[in-house]
Amino acid sequence: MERWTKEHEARILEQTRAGGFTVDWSRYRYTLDAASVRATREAFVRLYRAGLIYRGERMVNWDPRLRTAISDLEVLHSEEDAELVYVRYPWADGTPGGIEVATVRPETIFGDVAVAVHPDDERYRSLIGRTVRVPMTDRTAPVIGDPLVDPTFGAGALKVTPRHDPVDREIGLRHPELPTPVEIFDDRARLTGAWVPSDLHGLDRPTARARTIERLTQDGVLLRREPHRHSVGRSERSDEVVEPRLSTQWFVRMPPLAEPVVAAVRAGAIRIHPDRWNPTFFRWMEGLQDWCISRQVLWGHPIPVEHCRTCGHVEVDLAPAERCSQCGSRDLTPDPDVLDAWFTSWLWPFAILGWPEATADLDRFYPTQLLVTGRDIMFFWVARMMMAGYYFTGKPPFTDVYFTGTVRDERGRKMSKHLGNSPDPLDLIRERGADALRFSLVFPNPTDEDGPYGRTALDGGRNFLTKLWNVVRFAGPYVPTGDRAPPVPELTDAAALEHRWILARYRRTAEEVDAAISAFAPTRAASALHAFLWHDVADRYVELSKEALSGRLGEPAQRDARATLAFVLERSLRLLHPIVPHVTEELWHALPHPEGLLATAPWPSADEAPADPEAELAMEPVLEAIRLLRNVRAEEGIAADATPRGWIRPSNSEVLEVLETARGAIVRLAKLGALELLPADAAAPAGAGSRIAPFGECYLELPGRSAGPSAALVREREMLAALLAKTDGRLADAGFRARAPPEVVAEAEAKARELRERIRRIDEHMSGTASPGAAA
RNA sequence: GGGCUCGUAGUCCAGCGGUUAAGACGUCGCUCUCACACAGCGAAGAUCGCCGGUUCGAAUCCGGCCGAGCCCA
Repeated sequence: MERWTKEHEARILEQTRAGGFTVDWSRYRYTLDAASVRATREAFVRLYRAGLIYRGERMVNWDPRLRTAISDLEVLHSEEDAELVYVRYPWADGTPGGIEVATVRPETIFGDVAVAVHPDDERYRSLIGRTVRVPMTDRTAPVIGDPLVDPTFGAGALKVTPRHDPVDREIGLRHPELPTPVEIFDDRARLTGAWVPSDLHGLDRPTARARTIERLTQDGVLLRREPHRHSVGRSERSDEVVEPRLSTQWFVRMPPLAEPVVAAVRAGAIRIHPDRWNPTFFRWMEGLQDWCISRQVLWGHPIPVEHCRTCGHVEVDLAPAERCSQCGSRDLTPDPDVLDAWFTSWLWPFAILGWPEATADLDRFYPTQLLVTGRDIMFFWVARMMMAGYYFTGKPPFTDVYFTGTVRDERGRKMSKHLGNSPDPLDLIRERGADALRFSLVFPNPTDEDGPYGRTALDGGRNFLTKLWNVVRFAGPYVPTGDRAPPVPELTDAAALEHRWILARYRRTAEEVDAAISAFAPTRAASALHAFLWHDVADRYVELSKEALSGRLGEPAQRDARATLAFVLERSLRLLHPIVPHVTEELWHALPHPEGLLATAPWPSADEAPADPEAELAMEPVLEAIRLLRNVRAEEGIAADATPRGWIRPSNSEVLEVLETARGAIVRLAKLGALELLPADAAAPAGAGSRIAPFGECYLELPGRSAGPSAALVREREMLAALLAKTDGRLADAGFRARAPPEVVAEAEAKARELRERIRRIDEHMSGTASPGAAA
């Protein structure tokens, strides 16, 4: 047992280290170390003295393979196919006939003490009080009335086996006149005891069921059998069908512990994220059953109780008693059971800080802030920690809980040992790196939902990090060196829009990351950084500024580009660092940076970069023009190495001005031979491929042929026409004009105008009658 | 049996009263262009599960139905 523990401990620690978790290793703790033993014992004694722990005979979930009681939470219910067996219980006085009983568990007939019917059931009311003979036995049993019986199930009559079914137990308790039931199963759920014929002793449940059916058939009391699907409870650990069994166990009284927790969550003292789990949480908390904390297993904290063999007194104290406090006897025997492991775990948030001592750690770090854990242990652990927190310390153990979903395989199945579809994180780390693994867990699928995980996600993470690596590698030779973090660039060349634009985009990204983290939405933060670094920085900004970086545009332009690139990359690495610590740390050292580690560098404040909506807006026509010209290239099948001439006719002078400054970039990125910017009243170039955008028109020379009617243009016109019809429809609606807010109406009117204009321009092109000055 | 949650392109998922419904993966073209083919460029692909209601206006709010998942008994 020791060895097994050590091996698994080592493996978990290795996974934690390899995964790059930032952990205070000096506070490493184990649930069975001396301090945990002390805290566990203290908790038990306090609850016992407060009357919140009791020992009692209750119906518990018994795992016959592990031979221990388990808690309700450890039982997994699922629908399984079974057989409903109809059996006649003959009248004890020998009158022909009898009463028909349906059961899925004929092997428990030996434990019957009664047959119960619903007191209002017309079919059976007159039979209440008569006596039947229990099949296969010499015993008799009365027919009783009890409202717990479901008259619609089976034949409407229920066999009552109080030691082996919770409902039957309840009925038994309500009918004290019934004989005391005898147990018919041993701790392995094999038939045993005085009520079972000796030749059946020792049979397990499936065998017993088969033999019972045979015997009932021989006896002529088996009426019929029909297939029946019902819910079966299995032990989470052994997968064995749980046997309800009446036994003496230790329990914690839950309702008094739950009350302050429900109040705290309702009042917002503890917040659950995402908050859609609140209903589930409350529903469970408000219907709590007492917690069975004793286990009949080898490994665990012993129950800190001794029983006096002389007088039966129970000793419960912080230290084992020498003698019985009641009768003075020295003949004390320890309780044979151990505690449910969760009984130690639920103390964890304060036990690790030294509780029950009033330590400095406890004072400083408790309550803690955030618990991140899997939703599957919401009840086992999280809710119980809250209860223990309030009960033992009067405070919440944490102020926020973030529930992650369960990772599934790529086919959407739960990962399980049985299916063999759960990869070892160490293998994934060896294969693709710890950061690829980390990134793929937050992107693209939300961390708080059950999502598929596999090759695709992992490779996606690896690809993104490769991209990041390459961008920094590209930037390396250009960025200035230095021993401080790049400052916010002071741009000298005001006309170079791309720098202003990327800084504005950076600011938006940083704001989104901050907002996402505050909202406990790590996936949103990762998405924002992914989109920014890959598409804005790598695909657009780097391409746009290559010319300036090279120095071909002169020294001031180069300086602006270098400073901006350095700033954007350095800050982005800081924002990305919590998600992918290893790669960002490494790359950070390739950029200008202060002494020390990225891990300890301060979190960048989003507002150091200027918000610049004008730059963002102005950049749109540039990027759009490049896209449209490339689109014509691709659609018209222009050779990759061809450099056709291009024209843009902007619809107003501001756009013209912006495009003028970006002319070089457009030429390069659209691979043009030359780009001419046409005045609004110029004629459209003849025979060129064209695209109509809100900001103006783009033309591309089609070498060696004339442009046919463009399919893309036709599609575009259809789309715009449909949109215009929709918008016009809205505007024609008197209700819309009367009731919608004026700004919405104005927006719709502006949209209709713009659409009409664009359609007109498309029509001109398609009829080949584009005329100068018509756009005014 | 009860409850909760979720149904949006082939897949995963964002949006949660007024945008040409965002993105990622996959698919289809073109390209090994001096950071990156683990890539670049371009494109196609969604009547937002179904029916009804509220509203000038619904993917978004309400009700019902169907389907899936989870939790509890």
